[in-house]
Amino acid sequence: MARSTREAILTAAAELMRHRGYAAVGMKDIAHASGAPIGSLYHHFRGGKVQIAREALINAGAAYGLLIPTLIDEYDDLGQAIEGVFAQAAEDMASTGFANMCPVASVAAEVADTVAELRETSASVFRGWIEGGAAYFAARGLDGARARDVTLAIVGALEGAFVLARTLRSTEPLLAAGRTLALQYRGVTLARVSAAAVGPR
Amino acid sequence: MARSTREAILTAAAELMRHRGYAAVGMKDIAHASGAPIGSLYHHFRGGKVQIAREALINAGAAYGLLIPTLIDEYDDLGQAIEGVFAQAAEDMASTGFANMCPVASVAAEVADTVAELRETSASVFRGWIEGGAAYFAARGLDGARARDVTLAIVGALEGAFVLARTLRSTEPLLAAGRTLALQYRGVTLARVSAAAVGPR
DNA sequence: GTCTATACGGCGATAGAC
DNA sequence: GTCTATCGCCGTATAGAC
Repeated sequence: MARSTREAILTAAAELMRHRGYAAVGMKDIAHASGAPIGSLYHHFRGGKVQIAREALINAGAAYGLLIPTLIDEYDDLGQAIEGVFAQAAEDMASTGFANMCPVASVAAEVADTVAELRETSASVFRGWIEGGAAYFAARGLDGARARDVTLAIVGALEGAFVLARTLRSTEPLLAAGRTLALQYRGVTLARVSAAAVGPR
Repeated sequence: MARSTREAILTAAAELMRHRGYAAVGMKDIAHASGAPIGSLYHHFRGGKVQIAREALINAGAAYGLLIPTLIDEYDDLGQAIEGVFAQAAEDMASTGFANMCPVASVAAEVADTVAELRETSASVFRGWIEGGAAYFAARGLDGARARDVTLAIVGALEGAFVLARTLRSTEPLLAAGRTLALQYRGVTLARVSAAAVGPR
């Protein structure tokens, strides 16, 4: 439950765009889903649809950026951690009828060549994840280059597997991706650190 | 150059949708890009926009399905083959100003929850790739389960890396994904077979 | 700040002359 | 089979009463 009208609008927009992307979500859809009338959308977001999408991407990006380190915190072995993350993603997807997906990627793919401002916003969200993940893994003992590569591999494989899983309505691509990536890092130990302190910029 | 008007329409549609997805491409855009007037689109495709997208996905899917085995045919080592595929993808992307991308995924992500018929079409294209790839690797000596996992990992990682690379306008995600997946399969030898005979269903 | 009514443009699709 | 004019609808955005 969002407290303010503004927050309700952003939450509704993020949820709708996660399912349908950017172009297929209308201002009327957002108004209806948030409970606010159309006029309120433009009152709170003078920049219209682009501004709403922009802020929704930033919010969702921050939430997702924290999710992966949080999940991985539980593990001491990198291979097991990776398999755990993908298994969790598979479970979430299946339990939402394969309607769930990264809210940023579904918009990013669509606007990369059409809405410059949103492409830049998605890029900065992705950059935050990559830099945050690299810093997290470095803090847990991996060397710099490897920390960055592992992060890129996880994020990329997750995004790709989401598209396949959603389209095929099957968890197989997620589980196969997790299994495959995990194989490689099994036996790589993650150091225990007190405070991870990693978030998207 | 396409020979018939029909082919020109499908080629133009595939090219446009690869860049902008499904919703953001209009019938007028397709008409203009193909050189055919609007009426011709509906003459050749009674099912309208959905039918054009459907056939464009099938065509593009068949072409892409042949591409990866063709590239991998050159190699004897699975690790080197994977790194080669991702390096090639990175080169293509950079040389097209990061505008290039898998024409199927950009539509698939957008329509998975909105246009049932196109979701089913994308699913069958993906299924063709996965089954074709699994059969190809099996023919080159990998055991069944591994052949399927390798295929899923390659396709998933490619699709995800495409989204990141396009948004960030950088080849790094593609190169990192290729490097990471390759590490794992370095030293795995692919058998030489006379005719690969693998294509999407 | 909230909400309704409406403007204006572009969409997919069609009709029908050629 | 090709092409143009146009329909009806729904998109974003706005004006202005409350």
